Amino acid sequence: MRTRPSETTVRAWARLMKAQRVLLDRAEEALKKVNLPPLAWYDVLFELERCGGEGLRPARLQTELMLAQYNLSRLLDRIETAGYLNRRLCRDDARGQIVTITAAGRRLLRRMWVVYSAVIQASIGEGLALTEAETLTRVLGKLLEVGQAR
Amino acid sequence: MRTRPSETTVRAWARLMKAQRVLLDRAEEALKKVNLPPLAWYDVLFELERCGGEGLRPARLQTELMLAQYNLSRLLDRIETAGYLNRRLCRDDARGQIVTITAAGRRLLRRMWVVYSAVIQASIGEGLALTEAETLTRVLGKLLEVGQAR
DNA sequence: TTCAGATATATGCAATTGCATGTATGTAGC
DNA sequence: GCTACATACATGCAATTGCATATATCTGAA
Repeated sequence: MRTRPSETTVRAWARLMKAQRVLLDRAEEALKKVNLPPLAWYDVLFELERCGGEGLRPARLQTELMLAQYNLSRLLDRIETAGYLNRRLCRDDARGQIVTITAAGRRLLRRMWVVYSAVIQASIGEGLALTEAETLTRVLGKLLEVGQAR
Repeated sequence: MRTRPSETTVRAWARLMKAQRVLLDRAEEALKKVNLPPLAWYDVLFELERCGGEGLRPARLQTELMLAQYNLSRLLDRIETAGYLNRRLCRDDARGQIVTITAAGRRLLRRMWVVYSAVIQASIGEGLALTEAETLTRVLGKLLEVGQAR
């Protein structure tokens, strides 16, 4: 028999759900407004750029970005069709592939960051003191650790 | 020319996005595992129950739950079809309708809460001290206020 | 009254997501 | 080398979401 959550706990949950939703919607809306693709594209391209030119295996991206395998597969299709990434065969594992970002992908990444970062700054940078932002990061980090233990 | 967000700000953003996603996924998964409907159903039914038997107008639910109008319209269709709510005509505004929860809806709400609350407790109640949960709520609250000013 | 919006809700159709399953390798044990 | 199972990725089809637009009131101003 589990303990019921306290009012405080439930309020924290509700705020977390709401705050994230509001901020995320803001970012998506800002991108859409200037005809840029959704944040998911940014996330993928960011990971591809971050790990240098070597590229990444989809399976890796999948865990990194917490996407369902089939969703990632199709997301990559779309981004590839748009010309922002390439898929090539994986030499040492014929089942797999290596995904790399294209030059156009890098440019898109930068264009998106202009808009995205402005929302981040307006939503968090201008609303919280540095110490508050740090506290937020720390406390949310604890939430992520809880799951680890399971 | 806007100020770029600091590293700290960006980390807070990233954590917020990730933590919410992890916890939400956990809740959705727990519900699915026991064949209960998604959280969106819970949210709707909760609002309907909360405001007593009078019921609510969809437009009200829409702002309350931050759903797109067309999404809510169809969500209500599905929940209604499943027998958990009723839509009746609105006496004083013929364009509108009044949505009320059914007895089965109340039962569903309770069954879902058993599962949902367990996730909330496991994810937040057991991971954070009360003061930390309060801090989290307060800081996230500030984020929500920032938007108000715009 | 009448007419020009504004508001409340629904819906056709396209894009995305979820589910189940398929195909092609890899790998470990015999 | 085979077999059995795991892993990496794709895909057909159904459910959900998004977009644009439709329908039916309401409301305020001339």
